[in-house]
Amino acid sequence: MGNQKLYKGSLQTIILKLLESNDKMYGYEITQKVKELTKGELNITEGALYPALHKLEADGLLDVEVAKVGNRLRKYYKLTENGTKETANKLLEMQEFLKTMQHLVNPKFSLE
Amino acid sequence: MGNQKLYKGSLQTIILKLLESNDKMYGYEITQKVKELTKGELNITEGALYPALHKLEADGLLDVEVAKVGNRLRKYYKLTENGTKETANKLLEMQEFLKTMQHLVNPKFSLE
DNA sequence: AAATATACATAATTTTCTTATGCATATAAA
DNA sequence: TTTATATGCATAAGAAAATTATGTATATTT
Repeated sequence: MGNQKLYKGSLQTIILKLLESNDKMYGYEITQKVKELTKGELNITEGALYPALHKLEADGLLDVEVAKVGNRLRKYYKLTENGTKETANKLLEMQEFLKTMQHLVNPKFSLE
Repeated sequence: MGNQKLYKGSLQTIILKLLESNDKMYGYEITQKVKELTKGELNITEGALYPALHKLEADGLLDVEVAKVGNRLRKYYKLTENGTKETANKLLEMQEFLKTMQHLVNPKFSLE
């Protein structure tokens, strides 16, 4: 997890991508899914996740739906129509970025 | 340049990689080289670059050598021995990170 | 002559995290 | 059975790392 700080700026995109694939998720579920998918490489902290979810909701990209499971509450988030569009944009941006960085740091290239 | 904010956290690694490939560079040169290598995708701002160079120097990863060219000064930076080691580490971390993110956002995978 | 490029630097602000803390219920382990 | 861990939300204080705005000065191009 030494590269934890590299993911700065990509949290929103990660959340949106997960919701695009899963339709409907709650916060805790997202943290676990990311941990699982990245084999522990990325750990979304709650202090980052919840404010991010609130912001995405405030920006109109996510809708919330509160559910009660047993005696505990869950907040299910899903993409709005606008959120779906933005997700596509952000995923394209992310792939551009990854390609660019890949090129920059690829050991095959010496950057003269 | 919509993805400009995604590169947060990777500036140090970019600088180190460039210096690994080029032995010796000055600040302005680095900004131009990055712009060129990324076809304008990444623009290192001075407000980010110079503090970063100073920090890398303070941390013992870079050595400085001031040169006077015409009537203007340049500060040439190069990797120290320790800097070379750290560069290798950071490049590995970066590649791990890129692989992880690639996997997370790759459109071929639906993340159930 | 004026605009742009080269070359450094720092301060104020913003963005985006981490770390710490708090509350509460459910389940597993000792 | 009580204690630790897991589930589930949230926010506040602080740190890290950028952006934006300035400032200074020389060199080159228009």
